[in-house]
Amino acid sequence: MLSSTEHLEVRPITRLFRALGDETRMRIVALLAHGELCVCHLESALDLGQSTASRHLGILKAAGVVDSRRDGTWVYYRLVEQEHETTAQALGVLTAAFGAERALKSDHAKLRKACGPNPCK
Amino acid sequence: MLSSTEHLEVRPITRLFRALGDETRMRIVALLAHGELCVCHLESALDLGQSTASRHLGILKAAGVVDSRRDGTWVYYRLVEQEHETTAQALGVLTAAFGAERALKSDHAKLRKACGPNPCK
DNA sequence: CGCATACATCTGTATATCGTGATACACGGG
DNA sequence: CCCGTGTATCACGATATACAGATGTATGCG
Repeated sequence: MLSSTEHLEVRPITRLFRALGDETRMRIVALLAHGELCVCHLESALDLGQSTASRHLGILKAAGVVDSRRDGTWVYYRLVEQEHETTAQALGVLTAAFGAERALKSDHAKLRKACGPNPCK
Repeated sequence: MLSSTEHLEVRPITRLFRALGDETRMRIVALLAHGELCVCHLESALDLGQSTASRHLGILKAAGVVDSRRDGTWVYYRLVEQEHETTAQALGVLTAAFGAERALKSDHAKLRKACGPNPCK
């Protein structure tokens, strides 16, 4: 094994790519590209079971792609700024592409309105 | 499920990310960022078993990340230009990052010399 | 408190993926 | 035409990941 490839730090990059190598998680990122959402938003938007949604969010969080904050009953998830340069650029490509999707943006707005006084479903 | 996320075509993007969500395959892409290499090059550079190398290359090929050409006994692999815009940008981030790695470049040159008159190991 | 809602985690099961060794195929040279 | 080398594929066991259902935890409210 040659030295460069041995020392080349591909782990953080691979970690991001592995986390996003799933359609459900990619869709989650697509929605979060427009701003934070709570779990129930994502459940209904992507037609996910509650446990499935939570698990995928846990995977994204473990990979450092998203972070969460609790607001009363709800837990909001958002994309995380990446420290690693290449990782930041790769995720930036996605957020730029998804951010330009107007249909996504309007759905995101609808979802945001669904929480608050009205419960998520 | 909302309309936008249902129709949003994340599959080609996810396919790329899944293919690269593995350290071995990410290292292969890192080496190929400097130009084509044959399987035996990659085996020795990454210390892979023959069958392991072939399988990972097959996965990358199925995902449309690499393509191959046969030259006599050897099969050379190279990165493929991506049609899909976001996919091209994401892969472009990687090739730019890996392309800037000077140690990688020198190892790549060494590998290239190893084939031809001299066998790969 | 007790209860409802939102979320996380556990459990079991099915499927996918990884690595390795054995085998099959392709090509070039004697 | 056989044989060696390089590559692909198959077969196997080990591990990882997927989803759904059940249970556990946290928060807010009457």
